[in-house]
Amino acid sequence: MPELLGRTELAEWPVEIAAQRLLASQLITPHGRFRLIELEAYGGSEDPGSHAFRGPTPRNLTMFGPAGHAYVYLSYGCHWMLNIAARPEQEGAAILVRALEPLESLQALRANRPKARNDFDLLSGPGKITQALEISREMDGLDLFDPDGEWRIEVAEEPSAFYRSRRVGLAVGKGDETLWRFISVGSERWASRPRPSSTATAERFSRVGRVRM
DNA sequence: CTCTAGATGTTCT
DNA sequence: GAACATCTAGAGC
Repeated sequence: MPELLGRTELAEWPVEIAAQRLLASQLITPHGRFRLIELEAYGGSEDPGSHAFRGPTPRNLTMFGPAGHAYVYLSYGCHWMLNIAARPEQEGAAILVRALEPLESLQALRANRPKARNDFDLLSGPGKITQALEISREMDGLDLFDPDGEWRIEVAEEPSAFYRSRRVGLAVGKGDETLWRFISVGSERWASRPRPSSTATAERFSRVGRVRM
């Protein structure tokens, strides 16, 4: 019996396992369909890299809300980040969406990212995704597991094989050694840097088979 | 290709 | 004041 991840599993499984299982799922948007191919897990009382580490604030409140809702926050005062709240309410965890692989034409997205040099530069980073798809704080709290939602996630029926690495952008000693960044095998071209396909950084990545609970 | 500076809201010291 | 889940342009190799 295949274990399909749903809102209940998102709330009950460890956030890093839920992130692994979400890989290759589809994000449905008004701009088209995309595959979630790079995700990072954050949360739990022992993760100093997580916004939830020091408890709720006005910014991170949706991390402590129901699993499956969007947590959207402003990073470095410049870029919106799209996350999926995980774990039970009050516990504080989320999965950061770092890269998407398109399942249809990217033509319409180019106007939102005029500086992009090619298609691989449109969705290969958390800030790029929110620019391309016009995501901002207005989306914070939106239920991404509502089957009738204009924005929603359709979970992959089968788990994806994946690479794992350290999370990007964390300071030394603030969770930088935790291997909670996951990238779908076969979608390396669409991932953010550093990519597992780069020979210079290949040793930072370990390849892992499919994981299921 | 790699490296660096600068943009700047939220949170913490 | 300083740090921070980032991106871009520009410099240099």
